[in-house]
Amino acid sequence: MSTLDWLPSSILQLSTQRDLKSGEVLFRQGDAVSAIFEVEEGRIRLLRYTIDDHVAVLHTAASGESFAEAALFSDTYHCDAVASVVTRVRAYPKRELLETLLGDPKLAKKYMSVLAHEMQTLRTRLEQRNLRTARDRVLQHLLVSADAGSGIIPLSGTLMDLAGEIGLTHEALYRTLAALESERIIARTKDKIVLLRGKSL
Amino acid sequence: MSTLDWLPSSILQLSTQRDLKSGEVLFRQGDAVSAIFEVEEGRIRLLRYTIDDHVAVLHTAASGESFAEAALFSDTYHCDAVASVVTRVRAYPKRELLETLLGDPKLAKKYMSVLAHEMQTLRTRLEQRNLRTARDRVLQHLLVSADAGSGIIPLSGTLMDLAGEIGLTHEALYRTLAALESERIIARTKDKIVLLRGKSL
DNA sequence: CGGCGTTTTGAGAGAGCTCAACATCGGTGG
DNA sequence: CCACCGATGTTGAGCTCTCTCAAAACGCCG
Repeated sequence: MSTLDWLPSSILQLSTQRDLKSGEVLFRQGDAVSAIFEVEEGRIRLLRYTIDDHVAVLHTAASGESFAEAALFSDTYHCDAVASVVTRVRAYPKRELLETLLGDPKLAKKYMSVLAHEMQTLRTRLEQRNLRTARDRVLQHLLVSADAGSGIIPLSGTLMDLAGEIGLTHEALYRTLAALESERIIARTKDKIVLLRGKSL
Repeated sequence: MSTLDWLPSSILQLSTQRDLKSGEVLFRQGDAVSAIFEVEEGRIRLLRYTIDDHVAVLHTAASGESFAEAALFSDTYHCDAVASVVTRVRAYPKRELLETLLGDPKLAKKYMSVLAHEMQTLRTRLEQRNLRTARDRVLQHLLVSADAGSGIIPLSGTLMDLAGEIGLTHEALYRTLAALESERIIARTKDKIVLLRGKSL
């Protein structure tokens, strides 16, 4: 369900929940790091105040995503974390988590693996953004996400969410999917997309 | 100089160089993982063959970047690695590297820290791509990259490289920088850009 | 049944991409 | 020392594509 649920129960039991209203601040740049977090429900934005008090959004963490991992290795947070909607987060205490991770090589390896895979995913998504046209981006996403055997891409959220993930407006995504369907390159059902084979894209 | 140069000399000494011609393959999907790599000079593309033998570029690693970190935790490579120009890579043997990292909690912590920071950077770059206009993207990059005190952004590579990093054509970047300069929002020299303060962007 | 979010299609406009020409700079070899 | 050459830097003009704004059908849930 989440990126940290493989942690030993000793740590899971030390984690706590916190509810935030829309606009409420979870931590501020410069605060001492007490915990790292995971979004259970809602959305957290990481903001940095730059020269002349301009605000830059560094990251938006959605449900199921952990964030502020780098804070595990820092004394203070380097950005603000603000809920942009009603949000529930789970907090994992820094000191205990770090001790647990470093005290057990198996866990250390697991965490490195999780981080490395997340990096891989991010790099792939970034590379995807280099594709200019909606068609290329959608196809790239479908090709990479498709089950190798069946060509099925299950739809976890809504198409609007998917549009955001791949950096398109929902209108552009709908239009592109409609075009691909009419060209018999994909088939669609309510909860999945199927890549049809034997097509020269 | 690189992302892995903090490793103990015992590992650095076990690393080897390999030169590749343009188009030469470093490893293939399914190969047993023997090492992870760092680009010393050139460019490596990570490719995956998807349904119907379509090629998807998962990542492009440039000089100074390490790649295939996730392979440390896998038995086989999950994509192909191909040099897209004449390239020199440094290979770090998997087994020894993993043993060293897991055998010393300090090193484990360091590596986790490196991975977490890389994630942070990637997330920020991804968020940056959500900005539509060239102006917003350039300003976001400058604001985040600027030294907090002086507002100076040193230019490490060429402007063409920078254009690629932030997802613009070099023409669009040149035009945007010229506009920002004529508006007295930035000042430029050969090797740096300075953000001028007191401007409402 | 009513309301809200998702899905869908339409039309227009803006912004970056593409192609093109040219300037600039550093290195190379005659 | 200078001509040449490739890569970087710069500017111009047209075109294509997505974004934006709008409207409407659809489906789910209370």
